[in-house]
Amino acid sequence: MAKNSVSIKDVAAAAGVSTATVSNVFSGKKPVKDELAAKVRKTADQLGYHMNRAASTLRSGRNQIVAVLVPDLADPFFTSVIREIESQAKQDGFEIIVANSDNDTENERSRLDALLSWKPAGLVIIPSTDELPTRLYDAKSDVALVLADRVKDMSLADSIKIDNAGAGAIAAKYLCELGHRHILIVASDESIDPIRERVRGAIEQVAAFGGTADTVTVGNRPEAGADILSHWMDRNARPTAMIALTDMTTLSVLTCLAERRLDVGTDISVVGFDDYPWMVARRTPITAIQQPVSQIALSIWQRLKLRMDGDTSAVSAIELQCTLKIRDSVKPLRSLRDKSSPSNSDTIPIGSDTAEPRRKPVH
Amino acid sequence: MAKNSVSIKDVAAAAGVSTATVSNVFSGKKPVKDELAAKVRKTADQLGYHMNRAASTLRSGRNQIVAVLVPDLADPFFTSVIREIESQAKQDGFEIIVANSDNDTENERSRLDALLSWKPAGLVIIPSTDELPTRLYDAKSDVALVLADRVKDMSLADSIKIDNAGAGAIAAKYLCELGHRHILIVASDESIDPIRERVRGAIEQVAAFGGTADTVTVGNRPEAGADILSHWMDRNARPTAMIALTDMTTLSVLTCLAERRLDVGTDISVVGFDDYPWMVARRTPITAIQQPVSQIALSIWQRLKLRMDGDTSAVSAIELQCTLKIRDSVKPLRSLRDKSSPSNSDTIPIGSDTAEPRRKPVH
DNA sequence: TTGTAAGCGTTATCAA
DNA sequence: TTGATAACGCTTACAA
Repeated sequence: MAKNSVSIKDVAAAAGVSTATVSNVFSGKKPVKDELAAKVRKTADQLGYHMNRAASTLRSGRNQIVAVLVPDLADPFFTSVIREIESQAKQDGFEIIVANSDNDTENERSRLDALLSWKPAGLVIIPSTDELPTRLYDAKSDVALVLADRVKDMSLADSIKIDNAGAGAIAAKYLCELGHRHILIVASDESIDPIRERVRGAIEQVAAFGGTADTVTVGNRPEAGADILSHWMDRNARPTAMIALTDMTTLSVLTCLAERRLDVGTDISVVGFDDYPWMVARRTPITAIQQPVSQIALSIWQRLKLRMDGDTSAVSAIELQCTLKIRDSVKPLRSLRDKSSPSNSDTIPIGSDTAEPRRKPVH
Repeated sequence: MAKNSVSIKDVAAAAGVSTATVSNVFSGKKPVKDELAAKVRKTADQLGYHMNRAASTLRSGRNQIVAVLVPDLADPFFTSVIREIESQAKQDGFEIIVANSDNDTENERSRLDALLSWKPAGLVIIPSTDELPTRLYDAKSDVALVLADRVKDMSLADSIKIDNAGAGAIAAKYLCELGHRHILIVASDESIDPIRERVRGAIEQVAAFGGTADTVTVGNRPEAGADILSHWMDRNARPTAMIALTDMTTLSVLTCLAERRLDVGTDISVVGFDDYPWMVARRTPITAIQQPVSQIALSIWQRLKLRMDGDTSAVSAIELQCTLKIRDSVKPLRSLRDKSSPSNSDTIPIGSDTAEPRRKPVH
């Protein structure tokens, strides 16, 4: 039905004005007399005119588009960040285009290339690993760039991240203050700097209390993670508490514990990561380290906007603090059903290795 | 550092060929002799050439971009569909741009306008309500269009949806066969046709077994939904089973039950919707109606691709079947801790209204 | 305040 | 198989 495409020319002709005037009416860059503007708008409406952004972009060299590249679209943390960015962007008249690197460097490189060919005004990248594609360094001069979350080298571009060590520490401190001294730290992938930092923060805090912290790395897939964790538990004495350092590892922990019929809060204390409805949709709601998601997205957008508006000040690195949302999955040590005497082997037999010589009973 | 932008012209000059040849090398539309092509590619690489898609789009009138509009980026069902579409699209050299209508018709209209101005080759819409923006009807002739999930009017464009009535029925049947006759159906929003269908499918099935099914509508926010549901439970006798017809309502149900200290599988049977790791990360993994997400995404993409390739055959409506993933949250009626005698008021007192006159005790 | 006209980087149409 | 050249629809000097 609709004519294949109504151009600015058609509108100009129909309204009896020049194309420049039509352009100015819509862009608002040059003033146009009110009645003329009204007339233009009206005829544009009648003709069903819609701007061709390709042409606009080509001519002006700029684009109301912001590209976002994340490591995993299945991870609700990233999608919640996207969601918030999208809502900010909308308010400022930007469109966002999303791509998924699937936690793969090669993928990341190719997706980035594709994204960049749109000549977006801005680029938000949550890197999949510590190293960034070299292509980024070339592109840097053309695009406003903000790095988020998994940032190691903070010198390339503005970055927004959380205080990862602090995030780990806050959970560990809370547990230690409640008497826990034997804590298992469950990480997703220690090749990622922020995760290493979270682990470090937690371990240091536990050490400061004179406790011991072990670490298990379980990846990003809850089912697989639960197996790995379970395997670890088969051959180690049960800790009194676990800290999951990622939303996905929280699910690994919970799945593992459920499989082993260990009751969260009763048999073992758990601190999770992030904030999702499923953490509350259970008998014992999960105490968790919460990232300030909205604030992260907001900071990303503000920085990006600044750069897109031409700000050329020195690169900034914003670090946001996490908080601990206390719910019900952590209990003071004394109240645990099983006080976790060092030699306790639970319902699961300890492996053939010697019985944990590394633990110094502090409590 | 990087030159502001290397164009096809620069490459042509440096390689000693015409711009047309360079274009053909990259587009592959016209044959180019191998050595020439190699030379062009090499110099392009050296110069750091990357195609300007705006120019390409403008000239060719077509765009390797597919826009996806979903009702809620916070809902993992939609993001998982996006994720799968994205991975399909990538393989075929398409970029995906995502927008979020936030379950709001007005929003949907404006996001659609914005999306359309990119002149995407294809458009995937998961409508937020039963009615589609009129703009869509204008655009229809320009863009390959596929509607998914929440589709009522199947005549406008190709559509992919699940057999919603069947989805409701499969869960109800399973429960009834295990002896349940007093079932609560928890829906998100009955103004959405597919949800109505699911409800209908479930109710009819329960009726066929001579049972009674009540329905509660709890919206999309788990916390709010839990409250609404709890309020309902305050003034009605406890059903022996619940069916949640949405991923989010599953969380509402679980949250409500947890708050009321009702044990899933022991005090009450539950059938959830969709398939997410948190359904398994609990002592009693949730039996759930599963949508064939990958298949949905695949069908969407295949249809879209066909249309983008110029297929003009009649509009098709694909309906996919759900399956029931049996886990542990449903128990045969006899094994329930409390057989749910009609007058049972649980730990929560019944409201001041008369005690449910509408229930006919069947079992 | 409005109009004229020259490109933006590609692709498509010709001709060679 | 390759090259010259004219669009594509818009923005933006510059002129009026």
